[in-house]
Amino acid sequence: MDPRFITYLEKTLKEVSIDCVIFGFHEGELKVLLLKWKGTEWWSLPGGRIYLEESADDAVVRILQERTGLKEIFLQQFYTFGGNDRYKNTPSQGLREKLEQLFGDDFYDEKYMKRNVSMGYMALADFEQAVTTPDWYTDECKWWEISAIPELLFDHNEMIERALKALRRQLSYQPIGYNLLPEKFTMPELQRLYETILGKQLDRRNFQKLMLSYDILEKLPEKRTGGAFKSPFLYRFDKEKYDKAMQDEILFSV
Amino acid sequence: MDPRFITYLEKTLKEVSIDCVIFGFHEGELKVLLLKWKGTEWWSLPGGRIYLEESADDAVVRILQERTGLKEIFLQQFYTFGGNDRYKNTPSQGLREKLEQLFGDDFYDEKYMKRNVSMGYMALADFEQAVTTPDWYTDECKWWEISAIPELLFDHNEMIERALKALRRQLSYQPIGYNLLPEKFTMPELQRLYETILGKQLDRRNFQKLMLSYDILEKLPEKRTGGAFKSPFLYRFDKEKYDKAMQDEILFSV
DNA sequence: GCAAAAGTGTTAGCTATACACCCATGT
DNA sequence: ACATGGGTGTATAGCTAACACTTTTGC
Repeated sequence: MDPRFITYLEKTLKEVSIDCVIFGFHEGELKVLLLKWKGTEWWSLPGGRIYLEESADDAVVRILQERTGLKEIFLQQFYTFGGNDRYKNTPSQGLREKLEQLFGDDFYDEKYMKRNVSMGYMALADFEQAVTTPDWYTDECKWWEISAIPELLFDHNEMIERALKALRRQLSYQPIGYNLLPEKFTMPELQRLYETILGKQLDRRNFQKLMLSYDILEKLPEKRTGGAFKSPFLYRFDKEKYDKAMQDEILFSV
Repeated sequence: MDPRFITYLEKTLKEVSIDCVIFGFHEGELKVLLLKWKGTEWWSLPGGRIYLEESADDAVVRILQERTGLKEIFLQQFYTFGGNDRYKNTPSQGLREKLEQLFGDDFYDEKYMKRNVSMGYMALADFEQAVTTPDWYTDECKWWEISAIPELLFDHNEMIERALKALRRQLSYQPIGYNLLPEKFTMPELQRLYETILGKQLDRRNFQKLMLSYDILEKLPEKRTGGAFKSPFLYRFDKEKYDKAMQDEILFSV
C-alpha cells in the first residue's frame, strides 16, 4: 500500500452514525419520539450505526422497527451532520462522567469515542400503531409535542429544527399524510396536520378544494360520529395515486 | 468499556468520504469538473476525506480549493450515499487490478478498502476564474458538458443526476447565479444559465420581468459590445439583497 | 334551542403566460 | 440594407385568497 495513502487514511475521520427524527401526529399535535438515558433526565433522538452488510437506508428501517415496531414507514434522509464541534455543544453538565458510567471508563478513549459524522433521517409514523421500546442504554421512550421539546443531548435540538424545515419543504412538492394519519380520517384532521406542520392557519374551504384537486383522496360514504357537532365525512388516500404524486413530485402549493 | 458496545462498534461501518459535483457555466453550457485516473480512460468526480480536526464543510472547501483554486464558492450537500453496493456497480472492467496498481497490492484488504458512506456536495464555480489541478492519483482535470458525460467510476453518474436534480429544486426557492456567472453579465446570459439548468426554454420578456421583480439585480449603465447585434445591458447581483433572498428562501417560480 | 363544528360556492385580485413591434449593431 | 438578437408593454387565462350562510349534532 502506498505509504502516502496510509497516512492519509489514518489522518481522516472514520465514524458514521444515524439519528432519526420520528414524527407522529396525535390529538392535533405534531410529536417527536425521544429517548431518556438510563438514570438521567437527559433526552436524545433514537439512533444507531450501520452494520457492514447493510445500506444506510436498511439500517434506518431496522432502527425504526426496534423503536416503534413499525415496518412500513415513510423515511428520508434530510441532512448529514459533519461538524467538528457536535459533541462540544452538549447542554448538560457531567455528560462525560455519565457516559463513562453507562458505557465503561474507557468510553472517551480515542479508539472508540472519536467525533463522527451523523446522517439525519426523518420518519413519519402512525402514532396509533406505534409500540415504542427503549434502547439498551435508555429507560424511557416518549412522544414529545414539538413545541415542548426540552434541551437535548449533543446537537439533537438542531437536528429536529432541520428535520422540521425539511418536512415543511417536503409538503410543497409531495403529498404528506399517508404515514402520519390512520387509514381513515376526516378533512379537518388532515387540515390540522398541515396546519401543525406549517405552523399556520389555513382556510377550511380552500384547503378542501386544493386537496381534492390533487385527486389522491377517496371520499367514503361513512362519517365520523361522536363529536358534539355535525359529523364529518371520512376520507382515505388512494395509495396508487398517492404514490404516483409522490414519485412525480407534483407541486403542492399550500 | 462495555463488551456489548465494543462488539457493536466492530460490527458497524466506519468509513466516510466526500464527493463533489462542481458545476461551471461556459459558452451557454452547464459543465461538471471530472478527473481522469492515471494511465486509464476512467473518469470520476473529485473527492476526498475529512481530516480529524475538520468539519465536513471545511473538508469540501479544502478539496474545492485544491481542484479549482477557488475559495469563495457556493457549496451545499445534496445527498449522502449509504448504499452497500456502491462499488459493485462500477462500469469498468479491471478496476480492482488498476486500483491495486495505483495504490498498492493490498488496497483491497479489509483494513483499508471497506465500502463506505459518501457525502455528496454540489458546488457552483466561476468557470473563468477556476484553475483546475488534478489529484495525485489522476492526471487530467476537465470540464465536461453535462450532456456528454461518459460512464464514470462507481456510482458517480448517479451522483451527478442527483446533484442536478437538487440544483433544479434549489432554483425554485433560492436565487442562483452569483457563483456561476462573472461579476457582470447580461440578462440573456442569466437566462441561458436558467434554461440550461432547467433544461427548457423560457420566454425572454417574462424571464426579465421575473428576475427584476426579485429585486436582487442592479442594472449597470454599461453594455456588452462585440456581438453582431444590439448591445445588451450589463447587470450585477446586489450581493446584500441576494444573500437576503438566499437566507429567506423566497419562492422563485421559474 | 343553542353552541360548536362541518358542508358548500362565488368573487376579486393577482400572477403566469402568451404574444409583436421597434431598435441597435456588425457585416 | 439586412440579419441577428435585444429592449420593451399589454391582454388573457388560470389560480390563489378572501369571504358567509346553512346544516348537523350533542347537550
